[in-house]
Amino acid sequence: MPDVTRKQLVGVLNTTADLLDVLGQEPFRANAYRGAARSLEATGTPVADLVATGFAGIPKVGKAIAADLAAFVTTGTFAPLEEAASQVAPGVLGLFRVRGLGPKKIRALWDAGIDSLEVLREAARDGRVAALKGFGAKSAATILEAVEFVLSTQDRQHLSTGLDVSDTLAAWLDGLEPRLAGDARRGLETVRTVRVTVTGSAEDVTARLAERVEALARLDPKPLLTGRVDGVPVEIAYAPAEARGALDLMMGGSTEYRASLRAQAKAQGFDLSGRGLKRAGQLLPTPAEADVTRALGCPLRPAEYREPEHDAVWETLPPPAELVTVADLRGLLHTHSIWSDGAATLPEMVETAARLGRYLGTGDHSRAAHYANGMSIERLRAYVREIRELQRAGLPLLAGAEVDILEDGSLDYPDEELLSLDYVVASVHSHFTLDAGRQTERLVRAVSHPLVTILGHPTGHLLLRRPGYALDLDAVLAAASANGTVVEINANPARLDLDWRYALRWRDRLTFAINTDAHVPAGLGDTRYGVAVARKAGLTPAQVVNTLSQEEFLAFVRRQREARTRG
DNA sequence: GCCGTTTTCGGCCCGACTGTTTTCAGTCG
Repeated sequence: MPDVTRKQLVGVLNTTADLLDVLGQEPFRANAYRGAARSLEATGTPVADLVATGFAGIPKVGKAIAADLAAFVTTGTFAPLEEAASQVAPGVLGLFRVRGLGPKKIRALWDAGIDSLEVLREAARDGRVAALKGFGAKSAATILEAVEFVLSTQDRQHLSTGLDVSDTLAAWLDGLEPRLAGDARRGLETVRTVRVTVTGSAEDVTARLAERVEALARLDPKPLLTGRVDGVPVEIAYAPAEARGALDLMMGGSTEYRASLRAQAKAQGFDLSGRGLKRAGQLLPTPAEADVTRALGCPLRPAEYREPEHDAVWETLPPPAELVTVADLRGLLHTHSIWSDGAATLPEMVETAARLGRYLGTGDHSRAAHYANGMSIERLRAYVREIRELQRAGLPLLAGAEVDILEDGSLDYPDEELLSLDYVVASVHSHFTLDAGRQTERLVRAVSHPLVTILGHPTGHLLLRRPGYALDLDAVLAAASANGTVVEINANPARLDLDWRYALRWRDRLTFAINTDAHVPAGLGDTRYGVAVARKAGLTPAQVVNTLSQEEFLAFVRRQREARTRG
């Protein structure tokens, strides 16, 4: 099996753990697989090197797991997973995606014959779930809501997965000028089908992909091949060089934007499709996207601005060349280390950031976050002391913390402790189920706190898994605006929170921070996804606080605090 | 299954919350 990624190793380990949990025979063995997965997530070592060294030095990967993983890399089969999977109905694994369901509940459902998401939805509706021992009417209602959410997002992937698969395809299609298309090109937070366009013929594509893409099939007469890569649906569209612009435009818009372009073309006597731009059956040369729009006499919308939400505003937004890029970011704020629930030491995290040419802003958890090894006041002081020592040694590093917003909107550390930090990220990690009124009040109070620099992951949503907490987000953003509080665009591909739609609406009234929330050194590379959100919102470097140098950012925090004490 | 010894066996993160119970199990972060 060629090109096994670390992500796939992590995937089979976690799936094995889930299955063992449902089987319920060896809970600690399940935890062992999960621990091994965590270690592999944290390492930066390439898979080939891991196999070559027998996974030496990777914590929690012992002899047995190392041997099974090595076999997986060569054969594509992970023996413990196969064995566990043979004992469980195939749809049961999907139930793990439903919030509120863990191994025990899933086991109970499965024993009752509820063994897939679709069956669960029916059973939650018709009262079968509520009648089960350990469940009730309230559980059934919660489960129904959660399972409907999961089913509604079932055919989508995170942007990170979409970009990974796109990159893989593009590498395989080398020589045919492969270009990113579809949702991933536009930087949408989730991606349905991974799309790539090329210059060439169906035969050119088939020659390169036949051995690599599962279920590769031509979709004649459309200039399109479909298939799957790592289980993700893909489409490869091809055109000769003279029609490539029309193809890129048709494959790179939202449904609505494509439809509007085709309607415009039709109104002017053209026929626009992936096959090219035609008039009276005659193909007009359109080697680039702009050739199409020029012929139609309309401006070319940048890919970032092709959603319906941009219709009314896109012409007032900055051109793509002025939008923030990954290269503009000079600091990586809101990161975690072994002081709380991160996997690496502060020096290791700083070193990785420095290798990326950036300073590191720490953001370990506060005391209320027990589950995440949150820091007591004593440990917070020791943490700040270590950071000050590292700073004296010349490391590019700032002292921050991710401080819990408590139920009443107050912060988890007293002001005198917050003042010992260079900056403060305030986030919600508990009491997700307050009613919208109380939740809004809570967050308004938090962003109005004189020592809060940044509001972390404002809605708490997890893409494809759970919606954010009930909240009047506009009211919270208004309070952030009034208090000069920075709003985070959390770049973790499972979060991408603040949503770009809100960032777009509030772009002129807020300052943003594109933060990785990295828990491992490799996570510091997630900026790419947050930048995609920022670009869809039309943000320039001047609107993103971590494009500032370390000194400039400290000055920003000082000004922010001074302005509040004056006000 | 892994780890670290009290060196080959016993322990493996835990407090808050929720909905179900009738005193607590299961899930989450």
